[in-house]
Order: sequence, then structure tokens, then C-alpha cells
Amino acid sequence: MTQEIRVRFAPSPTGKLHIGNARTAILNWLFARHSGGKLILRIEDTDLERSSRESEEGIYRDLKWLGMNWDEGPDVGGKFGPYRQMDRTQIYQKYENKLLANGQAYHCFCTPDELNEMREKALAAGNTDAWYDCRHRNLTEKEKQDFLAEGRKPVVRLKYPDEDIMFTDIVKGELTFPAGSTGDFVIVRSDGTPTYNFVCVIDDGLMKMSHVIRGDDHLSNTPKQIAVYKALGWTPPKFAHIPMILGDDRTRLSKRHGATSVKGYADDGFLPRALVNFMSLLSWSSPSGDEILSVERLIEEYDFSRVSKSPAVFNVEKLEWMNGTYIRALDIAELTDLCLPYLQSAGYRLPERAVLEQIVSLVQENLERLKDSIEKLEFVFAEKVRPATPEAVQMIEKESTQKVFWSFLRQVEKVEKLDFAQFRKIMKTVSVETGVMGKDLWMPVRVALTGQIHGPELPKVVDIFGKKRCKKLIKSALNLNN
RNA sequence: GGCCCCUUCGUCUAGUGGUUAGGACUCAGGACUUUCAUUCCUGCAACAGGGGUUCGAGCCCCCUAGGGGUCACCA
Repeated sequence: MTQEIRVRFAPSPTGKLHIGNARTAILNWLFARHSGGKLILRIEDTDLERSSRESEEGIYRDLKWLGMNWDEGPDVGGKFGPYRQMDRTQIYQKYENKLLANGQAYHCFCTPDELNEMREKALAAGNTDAWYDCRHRNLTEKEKQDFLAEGRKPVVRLKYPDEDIMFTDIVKGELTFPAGSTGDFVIVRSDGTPTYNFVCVIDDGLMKMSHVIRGDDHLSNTPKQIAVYKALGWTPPKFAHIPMILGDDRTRLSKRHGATSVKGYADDGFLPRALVNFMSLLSWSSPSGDEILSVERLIEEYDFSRVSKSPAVFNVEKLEWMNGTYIRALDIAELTDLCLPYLQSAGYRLPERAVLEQIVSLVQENLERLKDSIEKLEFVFAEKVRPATPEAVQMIEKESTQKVFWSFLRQVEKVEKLDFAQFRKIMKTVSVETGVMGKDLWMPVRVALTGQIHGPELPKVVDIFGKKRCKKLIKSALNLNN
């Protein structure tokens, strides 16, 4: 009988969901879905100072926004709960007592001063790894009583085995951590709260994790955790340590590198599917060589054997390109829905739905982020149109422009309605009448109507603006000229 | 500093002993077009360095250099 695949994402609710954590979450999720296993969400809220329910809610929101779901967790329950570490304190205590009882762990009464001294001594000797000298490993009952009488509060340390710790990592391969590179580390603080490397193992063990998939910044924690598994008499799960995501200066991605929270990217108008697609491609590639990959394909194809061992720089430019291709693939109703909040936030007076869709479709090919719709569509909602750049002014001031505008106005009067086709026809007539062609013909009209030198296809713009508005704008551009 | 991990175009990557070292993003040029964009085409650009092993190394081994991570009563 093969073991059920169970993986977990275990964030600490101390702020916004970070891109790096989001990637870890997604990889766990893809793996769970690929293998028909379960994804467990566990909240590591033991840092009382920094943890908050708000952050926890934010994490749920962001994970869901990315399109993820999970099978067990604080919000959905499950038979291996509770799923918040603060609700599991009795469980940790039980195992603390167990390790204390069977001699795998012991009380250490060292004071901060004593510890510092040890640390400095070790540092002077050029080795800061196993700096703790294990001096309280074998305290007599009498010694313990004396320390207690002094009012010292002990921590609990694990007896770290004096042997090489080896394991096979799914992405990194065979790994060896030599004996002596880690000392007896604290598993329970003097205030009685357990530390990360302890609770993590208890939870992963009790929650029956088959694989631990996480960032490779946890690589050096792994031997410690394996030591805990051994002390507990448990079999460790399989480990897959994924390379980190780096900023453009090749250091670990952090706030310094700009937007690093999922929420930040969401607010800028990145599509969740683009973000998921992009993140999956950091340190991984599809065997097909394709890069635009649906979630379905990612679930199908994602495989840790194709994860490279080296970290990847988070390249926003490529993300933007990819987001653009996803935006272009949207149907117009969907895109309009997505742009709506941005246009509203800009304070634009929005027309009826059908027209709005037409407006949005003006810039669909131009958007890299939904947020860009605000700027790209500004001319549609602007109260007044003014040549926005020196070049635009130049176009308006061109000698031939007068002729073009007058001719245009005459032609416009002849038609009932100024739509896409009529406009094209009129421009042709204007060209014939004035002898002006190409750029000199179209640019002034564009500037008159939009103030810009670049923009969407003019006939489409005119189609939306209509006869009245176009007439007005051309006239006012004419005044400008005089 | 100790320990661990990593090293192909600027960036993301393909590559598992014999390739003109391929693709993508960016950038440049061109085609299309009334502009921008889209689309298509072309181009620039890489095996960190040094030793081995081998008839032959981006691929295997060693060393050096560089980068990252971690060394907490944070997670």
C-alpha cells in the first residue's frame, strides 16, 4: 500500500503573503493536485508579537485569489487539527515531556551571559556552529534543584546526535551535514513555548506529511528537524527544497525590490493566472518548452525532477509581458469587469456597459497591467483635450492642419452619423480635397481628438466619440491654432 | 568565519559525452499600419576560471573564484 500524498503550506500570519511564500504554496498545491493527494494549510502563529488574525485572513484571501484551494486547514477543518499552532500547545507539551522522559532532551539552565561567553569562545576558535558546550547535558538532580532555587528558568535542548546526518532531497540530491556542525539546540524556550524546529516536526509528523516542499532557506534546518524525528522515533517525510527567488541584485527577494506581496501585484492589475504561470517558471520549465501554461497544464506537467537547483531572479519585465498576453486573451466582457474598479477609482464618469466595453477594447492590446487602463484611457474621459506633448503641439501648428480641419468639418456636416466606416470615408475625402496624406493628415486629427500623438486606432475612437463630440474637439483645436 | 547549497546570453531557461549551444523576456532593425500597440521576420548576446578523465567535454572528477542560504529562547 502506498502512502497517501499529503503536503502542507505553513505560513506565519505576520504580514502580507510574500511572493516567495506564494510560490511555495503554489508548488505544494500543484503537487497535491497532480498526485491526487491532500494540501494542508497550517498557520504558524507562535510568534505572538507579530502574528495577527488580519494577516491570516489576508493569506486566505490571497491564496484564493491565486486560484488555490486546500483540503484541511483552520478554516475548513480536517481530522488532523487543530491547524493553528497556538491551538496545539498541549500537544507540543506532551512530546516535550516525552523527550525529557526518555533522555533525548534535557533542561539547560545557562544564563544569557554564560551563553554569550560560550559563543564568543567558539567564535574565537573559528567555529560558531556547535558553540553550545552541552554543559548541562548531564546535570544531577541536586544541581537542577540548585539552579531552580536560584530562580533560573530552564530551556529544553535536544541532544543532537554526534553523527553525520544524511538525506536525499528531491531537488538537491544527496546531502550530508557533518557531525559537529550543529549543537544541542533549544526546542522549548524558558517561557515554556516551543521553537520552530520542534513544532514543525511534531506537526508534520502528526499531520502525516508525506513530503515537505519548501524554500531552500530551510535546508540547514533540515538536519535539526531530522534529529527531532529520530528522537521521537518517527520517520521523516521526503524533502524537496526549492531554490529561492532573488531580486534583480541577486539577493533574496525583499521589500527593497519593490512589490513583493501577492496583494501588491493584484492591486497593480496582474492576473492570478499570469502570476501563477510566471512563478511556476522560476527554476522550472515545461518539457514541451512552452511558457504560456494553463493551470491545468501546470498540474499535469509540474514535476520536481525538472526543478533546477539554482535560484531565479524575479524578472518583472517578463511577468509584465506574460500578463499582457493573458490580458489579450481575455474576452472583452471579462476584461471590462476587471478594469472597472480601476476606472472607477480614477473617478471617471463611466458610460453604459456596451459603450464601456467598446472603450476598454480600445486598449486591450496595449495593456500590460489592468492598472494601465487608467492612464491609457484617460483621453476618453478627459474634460478638455489639449495637445499633451511638444510633438502634439507641432502637429496642430502645422500649416496643412488648418486645411485638414476645415475640410473635415465640412465633410462631417454631410453625414448623419459619424461611425467607423463614415470616418474612414471622410478622411479619404479630406485627403483628396486638401492634398494632405498620411501622417500629416491623421496626426492632427488624432491630436485634436485625444491630445496624444499615440493611441488606439482612430476610427474606433471616433466611433465611440460620435459626431457631436468630434466636431466640438476639432473646432476647439482650430481655435487653438488661431 | 564554520557548515550547506548554487554557477549556460543582462534576465528566465533547454541541454544528461560528439549540437552552427536551442527557446523566451528585454534591447536593436525590418515587414504590416494613419501613430502606439499587436502580429510576423531578422539581429545582438552565454557554457565563471584552472586543472584533470576521455579520441572528444556545457554535460563526469578536483581545485579556485563568485553568489546565495544558515548558524537565535524568529519562523
